[in-house]
Amino acid sequence: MPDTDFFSRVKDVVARIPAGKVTTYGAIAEFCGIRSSARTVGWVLNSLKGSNLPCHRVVNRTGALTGKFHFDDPFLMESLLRSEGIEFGQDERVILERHFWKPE
DNA sequence: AAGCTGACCTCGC
DNA sequence: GGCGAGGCCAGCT
Repeated sequence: MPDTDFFSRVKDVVARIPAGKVTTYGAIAEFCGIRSSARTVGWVLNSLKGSNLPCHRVVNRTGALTGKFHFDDPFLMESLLRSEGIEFGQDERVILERHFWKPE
């Protein structure tokens, strides 16, 4: 069964995220042409659960790991990000100014 | 078919 | 930066 165009684009973007960098749902949504519906990106990631894509490198606009509870273990996401050299603030938020990556 | 839900974003206070 | 309200697309009941 073929993937939808939207599904394919999001998948491609997530696969492109380099280690030590993070992107936001909004950036992905904008790159896919659906800036108004970043929620759909979250839905795609839910489908991506089980794939080999680094969905842990996707955070929300404030840098909070909103999707960590959707992983097998809530600590896994933060652990992986820290392992890749990503720094966190005091409120468990990623420092987007240093690690933000936008698809080209 | 209609309505609710969701790993969100933007706007205003 | 935080809180509340509105809006978006797709999937599920």
